[in-house]
Amino acid sequence: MKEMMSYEEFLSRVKDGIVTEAGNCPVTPGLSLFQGKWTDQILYVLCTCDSIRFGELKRNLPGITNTMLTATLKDLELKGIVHREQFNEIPPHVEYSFTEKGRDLYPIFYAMMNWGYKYEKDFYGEK
Amino acid sequence: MKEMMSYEEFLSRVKDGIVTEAGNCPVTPGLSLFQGKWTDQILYVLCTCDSIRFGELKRNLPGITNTMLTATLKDLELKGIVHREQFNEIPPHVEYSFTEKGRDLYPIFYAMMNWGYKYEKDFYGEK
DNA sequence: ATTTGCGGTAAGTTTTTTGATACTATGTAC
DNA sequence: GTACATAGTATCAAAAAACTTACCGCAAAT
Repeated sequence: MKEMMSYEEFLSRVKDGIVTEAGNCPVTPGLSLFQGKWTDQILYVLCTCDSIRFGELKRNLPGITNTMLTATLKDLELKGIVHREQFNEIPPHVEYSFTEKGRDLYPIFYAMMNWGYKYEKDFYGEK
Repeated sequence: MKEMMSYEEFLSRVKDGIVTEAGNCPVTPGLSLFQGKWTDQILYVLCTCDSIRFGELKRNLPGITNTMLTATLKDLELKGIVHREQFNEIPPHVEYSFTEKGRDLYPIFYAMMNWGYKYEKDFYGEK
């Protein structure tokens, strides 16, 4: 298990442009996850439960269509963020949950939450 | 200055669905920032310097057009993330930098970096 | 006299993303 | 025999995002 770079080290090193040993940008993979109209909302709903069925997920995302939910989940599954488990009963159903890789996104959501608390008024407006 | 929720508290409370006192989702504002093809890349470049000129920003974003760079910067300025300062010399130039609200995004990038270090192989592939 | 660098804007086109609608299979309950 | 619930798929249309191209004014350098 490798030592994590401290936040202080991050702050001082980001000015020089941080790259991994392999020469990659370590921020890009995380950023690329949050593209798409529904992806982030789906990820956040998955945060709030251990596992969830297709239909329940849909009810939690007002306005989403089958097409988009299916496509986005398939994409997240491909990326290894989401685990899909199919139960071949009658009627059949499917459960979606985070993989370890998905659960490792929690610190990102936590950081976003703190930012959101500080600036929610800018976003939602004053009461 | 309000106490920040600890990460442990976040983990336990997220299962119930976290809302602010005003009844808002505190994660949505942060998430909404990372939409758009170029936004996140621009934000990350801004992390790496105190301030940067339009042209230099453009050279740091291979493939971006004037149209998109202008539009995205204007959007970020409107959201209060980016500060624009115009120098009316000849030739005139403009400098862009983070506002405090923008600098407060650093913890999000830090969290993304840690995730990226762990999973970069999945994203970039093995050497 | 033309080009260069600066930071853009305007209009129109292409590409990508998203949405609407109808449809699939299965067994159970009515 | 018809409707229901499940988790989707296929096809096409619409909307949104991104891109292309041409252009602006100004002064200095070539």
